[in-house]
Amino acid sequence: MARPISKKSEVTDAALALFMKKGIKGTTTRDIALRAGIAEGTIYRHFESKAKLAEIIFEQNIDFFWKFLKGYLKNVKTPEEMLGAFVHGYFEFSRREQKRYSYLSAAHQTELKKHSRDKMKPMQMLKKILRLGQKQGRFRELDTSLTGAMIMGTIIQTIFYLKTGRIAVKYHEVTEEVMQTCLKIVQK
Amino acid sequence: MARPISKKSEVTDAALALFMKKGIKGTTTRDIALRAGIAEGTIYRHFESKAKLAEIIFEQNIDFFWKFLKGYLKNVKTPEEMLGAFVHGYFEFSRREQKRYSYLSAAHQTELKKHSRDKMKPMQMLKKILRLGQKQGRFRELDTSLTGAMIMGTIIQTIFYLKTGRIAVKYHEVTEEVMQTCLKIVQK
Amino acid sequence: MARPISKKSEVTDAALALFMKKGIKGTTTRDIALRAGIAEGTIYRHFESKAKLAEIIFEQNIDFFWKFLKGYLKNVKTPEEMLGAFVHGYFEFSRREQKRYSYLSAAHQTELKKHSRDKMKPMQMLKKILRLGQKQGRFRELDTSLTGAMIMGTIIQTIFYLKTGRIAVKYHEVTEEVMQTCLKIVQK
Amino acid sequence: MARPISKKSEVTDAALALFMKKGIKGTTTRDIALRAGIAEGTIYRHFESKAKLAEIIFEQNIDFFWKFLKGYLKNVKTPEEMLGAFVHGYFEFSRREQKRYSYLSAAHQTELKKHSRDKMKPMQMLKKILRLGQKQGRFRELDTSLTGAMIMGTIIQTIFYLKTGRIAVKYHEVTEEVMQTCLKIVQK
DNA sequence: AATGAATGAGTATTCATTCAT
DNA sequence: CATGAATGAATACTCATTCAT
Repeated sequence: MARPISKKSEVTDAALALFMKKGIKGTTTRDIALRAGIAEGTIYRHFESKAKLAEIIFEQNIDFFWKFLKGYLKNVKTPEEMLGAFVHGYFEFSRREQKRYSYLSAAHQTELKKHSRDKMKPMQMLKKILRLGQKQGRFRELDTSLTGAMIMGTIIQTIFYLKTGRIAVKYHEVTEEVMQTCLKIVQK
Repeated sequence: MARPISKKSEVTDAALALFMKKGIKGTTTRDIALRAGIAEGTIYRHFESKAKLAEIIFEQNIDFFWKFLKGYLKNVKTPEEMLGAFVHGYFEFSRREQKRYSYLSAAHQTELKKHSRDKMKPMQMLKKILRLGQKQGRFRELDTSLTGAMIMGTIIQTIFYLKTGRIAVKYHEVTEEVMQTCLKIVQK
Repeated sequence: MARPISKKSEVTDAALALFMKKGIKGTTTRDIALRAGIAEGTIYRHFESKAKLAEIIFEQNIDFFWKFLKGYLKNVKTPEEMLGAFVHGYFEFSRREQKRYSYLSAAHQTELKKHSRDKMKPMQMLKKILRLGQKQGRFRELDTSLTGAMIMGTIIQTIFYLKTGRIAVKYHEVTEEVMQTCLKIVQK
Repeated sequence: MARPISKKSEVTDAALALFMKKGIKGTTTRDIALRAGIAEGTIYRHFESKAKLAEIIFEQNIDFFWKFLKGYLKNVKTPEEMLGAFVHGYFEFSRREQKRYSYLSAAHQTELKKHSRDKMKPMQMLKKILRLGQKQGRFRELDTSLTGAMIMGTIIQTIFYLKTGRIAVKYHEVTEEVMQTCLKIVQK
């Protein structure tokens, strides 16, 4: 591995950790510099502003998430299995990468400019699955954005309630139940 | 009734409008005073802090929302009809009271202290409907928090995508579709 | 007792209690009004400003202190006895009227305008005693302001250290010791 | 030595001058910045709060005072001479470093947190002298805190009256008189 | 006399960004 | 590339005083 020639990655590493923990607005450039072991001014050598830095980190994480999900879809064939794997992967990500997940969902909801949100790759992946299912005649013909929204909502909100401790059902049963629900949504 | 002798309502009106547009953190006390046509100090005669003001406005609006929803549930009998009316009311509120709705959902997700969130009356109303349906043997026996979360997610996320213009389906068809989905979620 | 025709005394009572506890700068007009059970504006019916109010209260308390001290001087004859009674009275006042004492000393040192300080009656009483002792040929001939300052300093500082718990000697022994010291200061 | 690269000393210089003149509470951060010719924010690069700044300045000055006093004790041997030098040094400091002195005494009495007050080095120096005198059998056996308090009171109060122009005796005679008094306090 | 809502100048503190070294 | 001291506008909040009722 090459020696770090610049301190760019120190900045993103520190910023990610802090954005995850305290949110974007809650993190100061001073925090970032301190954690990265660099001077505040150095941040501006590599990123034009804190907002831009947050955006870039968001995109890196979406990418990470996307690859994580893709791993779950590798060994499945039918659209139904794919949808199941999508749900499973989503839940697993929220559990195993808690900080990344909470950063992504918080950033997605409020902290980033609109144009970043549209890069939300998992939604695109979901739509692809839906279109495939429709093409194979196994899923209902319905606007994929609408179906996708309903599925995403079901997943995300359940995770939110799960995380805030308001659901008294075992994790695996919840996942199973959400999968069934998502299948019902798409099936004829 | 005499003319309002205090400027309390000027404060809440201005604050509501601004919180809706720019979020709570994004709104300054100076903004509020300017818009209300009063001095900054006057805010503090009526509310002990900006956070408290936001909380009070949140509760007022939740209340408003709740009454709005109740209106939709008046003339229905069966749990299935009630669930349909709930979905319908939710969508109508999001359409007719756009700013209130976006304030409520933003505040709910991120900006308010936890204890305020739990006052989210619509979720309680939904759970009531679910329990009634279960009691009458018409809905599946499943943890109401889990079912509630899935239903809320379906509704909220669809509205979110609808509002951001990403669903190319007519409003009425969307509503109808979400209703059907919610019924599927609860039915045996 | 006559009905209170105005709320002037409510104001002074409340203000005294608060100034004692939190100092003048630390007490707000709102505090005073709240405690007095009146409106903030009412204070300004009776006193032209908070500073003036503090000054008036200071004078009332000096007067109270002065009468307290006079009580101790009633039954003594010789200048030596008078000086002893003065010291004794001072210590007793600081112990029995703790809040008044701390208000008077704090106000005297820093919070009041110069011209108020000169009304410090106990110093005048002390000088009278010193002049009497000189006249009777029992005390040294020395500027009474200087002797007075030294005596007052001995008393006040000892009380200060006593109050802050830094003297590990019994109260009565301290008093006795200070009396002896004061006598040494004036004796030939 | 290189020119000062930071504005830290500008801040302390300005703050000291202002605290002396108007007290700590009476001095605003704006005043300090204005006088130092810097931005308000700059204060906070060097000091975490105004209170901390005041504390640090207090300690610097106590230190300065302490070294000043030590200079007076250099060439004396007996405890009596040391006590005399202590009094002399105290008076000289109050005369030659008027602003420092008034800041120290004001801060000591009321404006600083308790734990800062205990760093009052001169009192410790005085107690040392007293203990030495007792050890050599030349001073009375009496609690050094009590004796110290009486001596300090005698000195401080006399200076206070001297400064406010209420003593019509020449400076040197006052010093001499206070020295004699302090000796009387400690002698058997 | 009494009220109390309104004022507005003032407070300490924060923080993203700049720039001379 | 890197630094970090300096900036200055912005922040939420305070409070003695005024004045219409």
